Amino acid sequence: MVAKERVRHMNTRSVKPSGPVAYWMSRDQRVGDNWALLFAQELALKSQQPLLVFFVLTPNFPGATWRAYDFMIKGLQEIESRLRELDVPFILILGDPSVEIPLLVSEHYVSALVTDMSPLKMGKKWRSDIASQINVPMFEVDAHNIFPVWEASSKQEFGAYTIRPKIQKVLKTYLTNFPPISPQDPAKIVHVIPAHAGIQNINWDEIELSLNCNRSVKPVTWITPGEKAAHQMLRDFIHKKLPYDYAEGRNDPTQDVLSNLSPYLHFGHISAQRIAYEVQHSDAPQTDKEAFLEELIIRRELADNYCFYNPEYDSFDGFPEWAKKSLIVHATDVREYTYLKEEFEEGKTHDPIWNAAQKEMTSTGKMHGYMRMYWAKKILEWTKSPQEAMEIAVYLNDKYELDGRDPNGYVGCAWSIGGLHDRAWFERPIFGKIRYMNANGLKRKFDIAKYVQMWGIS
DNA sequence: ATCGGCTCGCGCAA
DNA sequence: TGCGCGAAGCCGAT
Repeated sequence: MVAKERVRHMNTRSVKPSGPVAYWMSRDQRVGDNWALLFAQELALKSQQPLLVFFVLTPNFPGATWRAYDFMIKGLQEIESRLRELDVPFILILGDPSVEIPLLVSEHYVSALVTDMSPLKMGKKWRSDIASQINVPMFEVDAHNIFPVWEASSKQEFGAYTIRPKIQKVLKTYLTNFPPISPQDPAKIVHVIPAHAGIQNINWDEIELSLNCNRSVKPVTWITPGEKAAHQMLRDFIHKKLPYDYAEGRNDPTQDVLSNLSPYLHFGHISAQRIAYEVQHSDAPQTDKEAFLEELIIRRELADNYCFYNPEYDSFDGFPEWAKKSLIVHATDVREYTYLKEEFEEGKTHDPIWNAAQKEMTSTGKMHGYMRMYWAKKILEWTKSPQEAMEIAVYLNDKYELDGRDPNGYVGCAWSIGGLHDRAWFERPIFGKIRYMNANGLKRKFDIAKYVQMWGIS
């Protein structure tokens, strides 16, 4: 049973007596460990109706790149074949979800629509537009968080220390294993393809060609998209990285100790709850498990909380008051270096460490977590205004990172540039009371010359 | 290597 | 109303 706190009824429509239940898959692109799909199946079994899954691919999503589409489409191909094994039709079409989903709902005589939760502006707008257009009930299920975002808190939290106790208190009840997607008793399987559906195989080549995206940001090969690969990555992490001083080594950008799971989390190829469950039950040292789970659970849920409650999550306006005030005071401070967006993008600053971080991001689609802080703070230092700094950081992060366009990315930039979820520090030029970072810290702590060498900067 | 000072505001105890 | 404390900081003193 899917916990009822995980589900929100998004409109006031009453249930139709017959017709398939449809899951509009959006943020959580996976078949296993997906509370939204499980809830849709639960409804379908209860009303003895077939189950359908819809996906709407937006071929001209603003700013989307070939790199991101490639990762997503390969994941969707795996979803198509996994759903076929379960006799659940998967219907993928191109277009704008707020137009296409209402059409699919009437075309397939859908009796109830289920979707997953997105805290981002576009995702929220799609969902509310659809909920008001269709004449059947629509349910939103938080399939992304362990503790549903609206349950964890009813307001924007100030910091990790304010949300942590709320999550810790109930974590035990939520951090469970998942039931399997198909019923245990084969006699109960009622998911048959409805006669009117006329399901055809998806022409993936045609879809790839129809994408109207930036082809200059190319797909990467070091990471394989999809649910299966995500689970393999998780196993590798738990056995080969986590127990070997993860807590110590995770900040060192020259070491390969990070989980590399964030691209999968972003596209929903794996569930955070699955990761947390497996890590918790692994026999890695407690300190390493705690360090990882703090990032995976508290920090991730805090990022969703910020975006969910603050629509200015990707701009200066979302920063806390003390930070905005302090940054404005220092907006007229003299900048020793200033660069334009293009100069940052091409990695042409005076600082080889910054250029190396930029190169890591543009070539692999994933910058080391610790370097992301230094990278963003230097953008603040080297632009004309904090507004412009945030704009450039978000632009580059969204464009090149495989985990871009995600609450974690927006919060990371806002933490670095705007003091979000942080405290005030000793006042200094440009930064004001925002926590400062410089290259001396990197040199002191790590073999940063090696990092620069790794990314081919001389 | 380690420590204190820097600084703001939330949440809780009183 | 007072107090403790917080994602990764820096810097200078010991």
